[in-house]
Amino acid sequence: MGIVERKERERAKRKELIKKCAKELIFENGAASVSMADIAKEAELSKATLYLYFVNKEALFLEIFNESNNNFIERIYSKLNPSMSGLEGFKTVWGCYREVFGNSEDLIIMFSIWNYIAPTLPFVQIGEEAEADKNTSELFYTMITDMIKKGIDEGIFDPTINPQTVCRILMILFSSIVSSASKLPKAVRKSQFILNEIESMYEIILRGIAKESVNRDFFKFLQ
Amino acid sequence: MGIVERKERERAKRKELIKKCAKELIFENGAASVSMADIAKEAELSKATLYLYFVNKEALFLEIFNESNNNFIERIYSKLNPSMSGLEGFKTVWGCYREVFGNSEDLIIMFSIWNYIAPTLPFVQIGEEAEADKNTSELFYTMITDMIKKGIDEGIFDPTINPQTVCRILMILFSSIVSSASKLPKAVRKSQFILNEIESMYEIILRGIAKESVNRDFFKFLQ
Amino acid sequence: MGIVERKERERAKRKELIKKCAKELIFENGAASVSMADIAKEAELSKATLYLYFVNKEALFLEIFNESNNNFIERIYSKLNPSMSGLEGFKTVWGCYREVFGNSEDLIIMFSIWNYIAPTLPFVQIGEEAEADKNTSELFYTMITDMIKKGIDEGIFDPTINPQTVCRILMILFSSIVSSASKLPKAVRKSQFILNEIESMYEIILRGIAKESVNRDFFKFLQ
Amino acid sequence: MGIVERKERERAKRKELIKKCAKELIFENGAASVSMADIAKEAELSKATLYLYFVNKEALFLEIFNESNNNFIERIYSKLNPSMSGLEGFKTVWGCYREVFGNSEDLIIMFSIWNYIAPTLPFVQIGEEAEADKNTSELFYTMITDMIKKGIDEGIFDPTINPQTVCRILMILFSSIVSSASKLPKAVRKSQFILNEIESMYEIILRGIAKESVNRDFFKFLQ
DNA sequence: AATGAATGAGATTTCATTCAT
DNA sequence: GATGAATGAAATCTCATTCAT
Repeated sequence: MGIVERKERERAKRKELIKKCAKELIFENGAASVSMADIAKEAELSKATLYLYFVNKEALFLEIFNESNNNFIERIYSKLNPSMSGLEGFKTVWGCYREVFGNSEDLIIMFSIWNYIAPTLPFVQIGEEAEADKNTSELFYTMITDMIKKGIDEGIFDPTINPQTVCRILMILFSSIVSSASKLPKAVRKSQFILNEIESMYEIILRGIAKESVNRDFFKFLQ
Repeated sequence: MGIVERKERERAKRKELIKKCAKELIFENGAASVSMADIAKEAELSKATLYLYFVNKEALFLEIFNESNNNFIERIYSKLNPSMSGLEGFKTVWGCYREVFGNSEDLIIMFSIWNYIAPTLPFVQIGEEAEADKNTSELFYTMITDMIKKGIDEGIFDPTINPQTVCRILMILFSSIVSSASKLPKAVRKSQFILNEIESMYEIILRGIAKESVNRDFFKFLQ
Repeated sequence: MGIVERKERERAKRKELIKKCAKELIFENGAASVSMADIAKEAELSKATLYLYFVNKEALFLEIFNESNNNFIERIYSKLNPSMSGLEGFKTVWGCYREVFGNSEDLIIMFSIWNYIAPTLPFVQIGEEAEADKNTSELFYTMITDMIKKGIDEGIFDPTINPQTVCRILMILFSSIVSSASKLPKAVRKSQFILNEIESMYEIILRGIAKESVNRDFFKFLQ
Repeated sequence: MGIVERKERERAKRKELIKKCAKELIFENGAASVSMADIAKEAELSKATLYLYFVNKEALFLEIFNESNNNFIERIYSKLNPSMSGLEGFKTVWGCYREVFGNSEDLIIMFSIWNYIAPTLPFVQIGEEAEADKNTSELFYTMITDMIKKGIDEGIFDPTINPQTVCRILMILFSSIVSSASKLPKAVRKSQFILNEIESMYEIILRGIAKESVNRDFFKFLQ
């Protein structure tokens, strides 16, 4: 039994190694210019070996993408609490975003892959078909929309706004930021400056959707 | 003299033809999947001929990009008027955006190219080096920043906001929208729905940066 | 002794399993598109294990081929009887062919393999070297030739024909039919229609080599 | 005008060169083991160049196949004459076959390619679907069938035979012979011996389908 | 004895770019 | 000035076979 488990562990390790190397290269050079040969070299394996772990290049990239995506969403979910107010919810989401963005390259890699495997697909669908297409981030979409609705009910957000629209705007914004950041020179990607800039954006949006009567300092909570 | 000029004119015409064909293909299929062979075929020229007009593929794409970019900015400039208030300025910019987005494919082509030739470069620089890097859209940047400052002076925008930051946020937003739109199925790219969504976003941002005392309906001017 | 024998028995069983699986796959998809990986999977063994039983792919395929070939010939031999007339011999051979063709996939698998491992070798040698090369089917060759000679002696077949030539013709014909049949959609491979067609062919050949005086209905014996 | 034509001629020449080299290699080693790299090397061109003349490997091989096939059929057609008797027709076909087989490698290459690109398709369809599938050699099929019918009308062939069946038998036979011959060592492929063997086969078939009353020496015309 | 893991060698195909005419 | 033709370099993927455990 020990042997089988060890083998499995080792296999899993190899798979992780490959993904790790792929991620490094994607982070370094962008998904579009990373070849299977590059990854093999980085992992000190033969090209053929990669195909023992992933049926093709797309599968490898997709697995990386999905993992990062799920990790991010799960992290948020684990911290969200049904009893939270809409505003607390936003605060929590922001905290996660800040944390993930500051501590790993996952978000950046995610968008690099996304732009590579689906260059003609927006990460967030805008337009008539948006409602239908929730496969990518259905959970996230629902989650944010619910938070906005809650905020409206609680009298913080302007009841005339359309929660779906605002949600899409937020998602586009976040993904754009990451996308932009993923294109920055590595050295400055995670700087405090960027986080501040993102925070400013977040604040502006919140104020923009706030109910008129709500004092704008109300949204200074972000740190 | 006539001959030399005619030759030059013809040369210019050819160049335009090549760019026109390239743009059509980019709009149709996305920059990433347009090859020099495709362009040559569309223009009914040989591949080699393309290289008589552009040193390489990147030069061709870059020229298209810069032209569209400059056209857009120039259009705005030609309609802006120093005597306008900050708000009128925003209104004008929005009008141009709406017009260009609704009537030509330039913005979409621009971003398709950008994502292709500089997937690791952000369209808008965020972060410490933003100030320095104004080569891409220096004019635009200055223009918008000035408008925001004016708005602050006029008592419409919150004086605590940082005009540069807000400007970058707006630019990211606009470019993201176009970028997202450029990835939508052709049929829905320019629909009223999308324009409405963009407008909502614009309104939210404006409200977000408005001075508290300003009535939010003040920004309903957009149509 | 029991242990050694059991081991040997088990080893033989494994070998059979491998061959059985290989045959199934060959029958299903054609020898050319069956990989060692496919066979290993089908047999629920590792690829490496296959190499414990067969030095390489060719050896495995060749063993299957030879076995089927020998089985077929032995079956005929067991039913042939020295006291039979040439015609009775032909009838018997035909019966075996019909039986094997109708009841097993062996003939089809045989030719699929043959075409794969020896695409540049004829199954039946024609030409000057035919006499020399009897390794593949020496027995069969001798058997048929003898039958033809007997037929000539018995006054059924035209004495001016060359038994060797006729034998080769018959062998080519039979192998061609099987070869053709092995390329048919599985569903129709063994239909009555095909058997009828083969029978017609057999009849025509027999009539073609018959002595002039022999009534052609003499060869209607085939059913 | 001269230039355009010269270019066209040269292009055609190159295409021929490529096909010639491919054919040599196929003849030498069998279609299955000829790679695009091999052909490029033989033709002293780069691999990429091959793709300027043929969209892919299959197209190259198919063109060779079809050309040979058409040449053969056209040659026969050009020599056949509606006023010929069925027997004269057979004689003519045989003459062509003998000539082509004796003077070029085309037939052999054809079958090598056929076995490679359509290993699971019989060259001649036997069985229920035979009638339907005439795409490969419809002309040839019709031609031979007509000749047989004529022979029956003229009182040479047995009226009880089924012309379609006999035609299929003949086609299988001929293709098998070539197929077998294509697998022989190059040196002996075209020897007189083989031609004699084929001739014997032809004779036997003709006698096999002859009307009983027809003297068998009637078919000695073949030489 | 069995196997999971690894790989070398090779297959087809694409594309930006060059060059002789 | 224009181009047909050519190509080097690279990409993805496959498969029979080997080897350490």
